Amino acid sequence: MRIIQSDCEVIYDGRGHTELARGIRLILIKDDGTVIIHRTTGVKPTNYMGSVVSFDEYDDGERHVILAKSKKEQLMIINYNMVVDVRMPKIPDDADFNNVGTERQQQEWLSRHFHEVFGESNVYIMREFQTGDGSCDLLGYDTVHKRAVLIEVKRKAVKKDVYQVLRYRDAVMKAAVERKHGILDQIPSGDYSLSMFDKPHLILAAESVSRGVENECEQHGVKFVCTGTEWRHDTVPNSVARKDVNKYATRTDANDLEPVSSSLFDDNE
Amino acid sequence: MRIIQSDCEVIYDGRGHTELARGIRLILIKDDGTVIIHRTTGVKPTNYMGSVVSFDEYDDGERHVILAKSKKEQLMIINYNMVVDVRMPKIPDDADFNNVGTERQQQEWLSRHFHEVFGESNVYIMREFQTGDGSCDLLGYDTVHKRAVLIEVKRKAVKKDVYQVLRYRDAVMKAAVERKHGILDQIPSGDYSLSMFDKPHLILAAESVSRGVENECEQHGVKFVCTGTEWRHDTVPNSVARKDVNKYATRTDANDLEPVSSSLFDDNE
DNA sequence: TCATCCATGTCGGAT
DNA sequence: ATCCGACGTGGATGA
Repeated sequence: MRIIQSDCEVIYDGRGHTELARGIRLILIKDDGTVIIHRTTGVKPTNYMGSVVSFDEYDDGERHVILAKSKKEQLMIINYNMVVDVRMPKIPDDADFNNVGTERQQQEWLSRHFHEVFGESNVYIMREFQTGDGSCDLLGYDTVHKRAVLIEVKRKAVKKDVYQVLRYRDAVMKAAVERKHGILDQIPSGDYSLSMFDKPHLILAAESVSRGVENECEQHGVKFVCTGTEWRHDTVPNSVARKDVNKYATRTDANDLEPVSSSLFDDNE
Repeated sequence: MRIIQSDCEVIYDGRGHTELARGIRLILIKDDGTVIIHRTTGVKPTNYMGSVVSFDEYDDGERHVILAKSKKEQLMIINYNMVVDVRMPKIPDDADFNNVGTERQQQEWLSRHFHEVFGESNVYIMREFQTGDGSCDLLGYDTVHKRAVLIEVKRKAVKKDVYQVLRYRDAVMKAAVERKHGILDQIPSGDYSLSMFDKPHLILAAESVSRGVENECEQHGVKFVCTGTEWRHDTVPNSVARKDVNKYATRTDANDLEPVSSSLFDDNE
């Protein structure tokens, strides 16, 4: 990791084009080549670039230019005064990162508490049902009316989400009309018929809701169901460890790192 | 700006809950209180927090704990070994950030090249037309059929975007049915009647398009129009300067900053 | 590679 | 304060 504090201009060109006028910023260059440029306020960097393929660095009399290129983009940092330019040792970090409270977990919890939340007459079929135009979070079956139940899960539902369900409805109804039986193949025990998609029930299930969503639901024949917050306390683990870390560094213990006074000035790799 | 390299655990709790196991990370604490924690690879931080209200910091024999709180969230950083902990002077940065190639600029360009792109019979009325359920990028008028033209602009259109137009159509048709004349108030020279929204024309205008979008458009009576890339070279400026910067620092010139050897160890504010 | 969808999304603008 | 939509969205996942 290289850390630079510099009076600089930044020009990005690629998917878009940005120019950041001269000022003092903090620049990080990570071990994998990632470049991140931060101003003094705010969570998001003004500029950044991942998947860097090559670095060019040269002095121009007045300016020290750093040019990072990826496949289709480039980031030019024109430094007028690099106040700080230090490198820290490359350190691996394969620690677990556990994230609780994702929509995925909410979805999984609902699959396990299906009757309780959606009623006795509805049975759970599967998660991530491919409609032909995106995947619907939960697919159920209304045993009374013999219809599919399409359920979109959100933590906080907004009006736009109603249309996401309508999109899934259009897709499965299209499959039903066009007799595309392939859509049934993904259902585990396949004793269902295509006709269940003729007029599917639609549900938007969320923990909380923006104003006007219930109204929007009503107007479009979508049922709104509140999931509550119980799912947050009964989640499947979600740990993710980085696997690619040892590409960039060998194992190091923090105690082996140089103390501040010398490590910060190790300007060599 | 404070920069910490530390062997630490991180626990976030708020909208979600995350736990990052022990490892060596880089921690930034910006002048506005923003906290950002980066691992050795990747563009995005593992943890972050903006709008910080208070910091708590205490030693626990073994560990040095930093606790940042915002209104509804908190971020606990448990440090086992702070290898680096330096503060850089607070520096203002009110420089312009200019972003070229935004949808906003594409929208503005289309408003200036309306006939050329959408045809002679269509006239431009306004941008950001409030439909009652979200704002439609462009509102035009078909002088032949005497209908409103609702246009959604995208750089790259995907199938979901078709439904965004349908949503605006539903909203304005609802206004027409319910005789809500208020929707006309936002039109500059208001010699239009509510009936123009009875059966509006729908257009999705984009520079490029994902596979299947034209098909989706056809099925829902939406016309797809390709905008080309010309707009990228004829844009209105989009500069944004930070206004709140001087809250956090007074003006400083890079040349006034301490050279590396001393500034990094200025551990006082 | 492309398409889709989530995100502790963040951010800016408008109501 | 909330709602709304864009973003150089990034990142993961499945086809």
